[in-house]
Amino acid sequence: MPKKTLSTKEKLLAAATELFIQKGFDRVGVREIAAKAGINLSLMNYYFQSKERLLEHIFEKIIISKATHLKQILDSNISLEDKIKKYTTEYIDVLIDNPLIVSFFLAILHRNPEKIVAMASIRTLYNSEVFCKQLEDEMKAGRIRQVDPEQVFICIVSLVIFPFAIKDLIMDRNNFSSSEFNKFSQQRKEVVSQMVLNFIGLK
Amino acid sequence: MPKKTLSTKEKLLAAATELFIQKGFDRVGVREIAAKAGINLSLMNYYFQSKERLLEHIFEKIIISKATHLKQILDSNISLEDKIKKYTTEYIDVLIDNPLIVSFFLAILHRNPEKIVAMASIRTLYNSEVFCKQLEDEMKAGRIRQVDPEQVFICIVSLVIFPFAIKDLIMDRNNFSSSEFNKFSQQRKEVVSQMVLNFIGLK
DNA sequence: GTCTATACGGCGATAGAC
DNA sequence: GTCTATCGCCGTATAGAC
Repeated sequence: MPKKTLSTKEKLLAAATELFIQKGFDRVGVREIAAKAGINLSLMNYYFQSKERLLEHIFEKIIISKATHLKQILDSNISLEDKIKKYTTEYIDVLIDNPLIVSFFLAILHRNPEKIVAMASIRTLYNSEVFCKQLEDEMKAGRIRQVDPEQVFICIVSLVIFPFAIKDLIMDRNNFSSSEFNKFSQQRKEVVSQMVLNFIGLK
Repeated sequence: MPKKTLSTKEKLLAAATELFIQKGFDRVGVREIAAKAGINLSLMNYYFQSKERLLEHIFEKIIISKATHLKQILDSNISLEDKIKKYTTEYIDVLIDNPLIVSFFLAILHRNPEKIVAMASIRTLYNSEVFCKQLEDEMKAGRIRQVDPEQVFICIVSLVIFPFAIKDLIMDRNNFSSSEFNKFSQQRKEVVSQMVLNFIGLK
């Protein structure tokens, strides 16, 4: 039975999330968040201990909801080719729908690398053990080229994530509108999977 | 005839550059810079208008010196294969030697995306007209696969740059020391060029 | 437990004297 | 060009009302 009116905590989270998305972590102040949520400034420190913890809370919530699914693909029991295609495709979809994620991720990573490294949700997302083992098995069976699994994994996430980090640059260079950038991202699904599959010797 | 004693401005730049490299953009304060340079705080605002402008000044100086060389490779009159190999190799070398570049790039990108887009040095670095034209010529001549030149260029920079952005994550996952990460980056030279060359159908 | 009012210390930036 | 003094904002902490 959902409440009709948002609790103070919910209002706070909603306002902070929206502002962080709109302006980025550094460009929104705590007083601005409180004002938008229509609450007293101190309540931010009552419910969360600090602005940074508030951000982490929001970040983890978003990451966890998306990361779980992506991780399942990586750990699933499907062919390497299908896995790479599915992973890149759905990862790109996630980033198209949540432009906030990349900016958040890089901002926190830059400001406080130890924190990102320690975050459970990130460790989960970037744990590619099953995927690496699968690559090694395929190599032993001679079905793919000899490659460093870690390098391959880094290549995939680089190809998927980085274009979203430089979205503004890409849009400016090509005179893309937002929807044109999304189209460009859609086309990347094919580009990225092909590039990775070619490299390991599939297709 | 070089001066033996540094001018105030030079002391300021030297101190700021060093701190900036050591600690990253967000983690150095203006009072710390002034103290290290042995000058009064206000002189920072006298010579540069703000901390951000000071850091931009330093960033542009480093970027321009490196970007010019990378841009020359991209615009040079050598074979596509050699060009891709040389560009990725030397780009990775630049980032190994100047971790500051990626850190600053990401900091500004998050804080002020319009600024990155407006920076002349960045615009120069990311202008790939000659390279794109060369790709198109090779396609017309049937020597490489049909590909979107913009996609290829974005792939190259993603594969080269992003691993440096997530350096801490990579080091943590693999228990890399700093020198092991550099070795990993050295190996990426071959990985990245192979991956791109395979994709466009060379080699 | 929930909320208000207010204060603290640090930051980047600036006005104005010399 | 250089310095002192100070401003306004920020994130945070706390005393105390309901």
